[in-house]
Amino acid sequence: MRLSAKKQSSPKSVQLAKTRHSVVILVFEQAQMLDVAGPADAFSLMNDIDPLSHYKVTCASVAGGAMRTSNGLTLMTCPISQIKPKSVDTLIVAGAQRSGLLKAIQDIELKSWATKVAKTASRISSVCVGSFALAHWGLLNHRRATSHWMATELLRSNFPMVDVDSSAIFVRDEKFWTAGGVTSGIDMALAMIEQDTTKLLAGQVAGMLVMSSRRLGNQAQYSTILKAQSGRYAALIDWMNDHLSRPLDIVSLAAKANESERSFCRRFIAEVGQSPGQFVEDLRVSAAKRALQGGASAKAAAKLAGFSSPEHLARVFRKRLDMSPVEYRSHHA
DNA sequence: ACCAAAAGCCGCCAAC
DNA sequence: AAGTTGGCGGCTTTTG
Repeated sequence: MRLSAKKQSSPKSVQLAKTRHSVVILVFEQAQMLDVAGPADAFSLMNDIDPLSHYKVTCASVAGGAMRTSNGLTLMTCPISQIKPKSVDTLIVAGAQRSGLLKAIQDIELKSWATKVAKTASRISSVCVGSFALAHWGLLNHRRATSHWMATELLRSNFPMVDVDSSAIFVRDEKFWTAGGVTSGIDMALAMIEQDTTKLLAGQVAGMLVMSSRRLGNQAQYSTILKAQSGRYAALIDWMNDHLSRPLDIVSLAAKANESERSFCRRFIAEVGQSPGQFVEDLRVSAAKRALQGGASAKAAAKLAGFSSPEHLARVFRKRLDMSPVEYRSHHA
């Protein structure tokens, strides 16, 4: 129940022996606001929920001052010159648009600061294309890492020394964490909170953030799902994901979408690139994997993921993964 | 391992 | 004229 922060708390902490954990979010010109705001909210909510937690979240940039983000809002930042590298426990490098990112990673002063931080901090992480900064500074060499799903190929080709995992929401390799696109930064922050405290508390934060389902790092980051989430069936897919245990057949889905079955099928394939049936099965397999990883029984996993029976689940697992649910669990628990 | 019933999916085509 | 829609039949896969 206690933070694993390495630093001593402030000099005044005579009566209250709270452990402080300093989270520094590094932002560049044209930073992606959600990369910053998501983790920041997660950590600060944690402080509200657990009186023993004491995360101190700071936004930093090379020059400090107001920083314009990609959505037009501005962010107040602290110059890195005022942040002692040794005082940082967790560093998070936020993603930014190409121009801002390219400019920032050339900065000598920033590189030397970040390198120092990497030596002493307990966690070095990035969200979205922030991983390019870490990679550029050589911090991800011989490490597993990920990035926004649209950028993983680029990361792989630009940095052959980095072991890029394009199928992950976020990746953890010892103290180096990299999250995929934008909102996966929240999933990563929750995993960090879980590491510092407990699963239960991290789950409570997820609840406060009203996340429909918390995604584990090793869950596949289906680009079809991500693509689909901006399209015509975004709301429907969200609904499907939250109601996996209902019968999600074509008849009911078409009705939900107010379309004829024939047109629904056709449009869905055009939009998502997969037939409705296959898509639903994908969702269910993912949910079952997650449940099994969490230690659920095959029966419980089947029920949770919307398979009509444990036999059904087993059959689909055999077809897709060529293993039984229990085998999967013992392999991935 | 098998089978029958059900569901999924697609080509075709007449009707917008 | 070209494009979209959705009902129908039937082949294939899934399910119990």
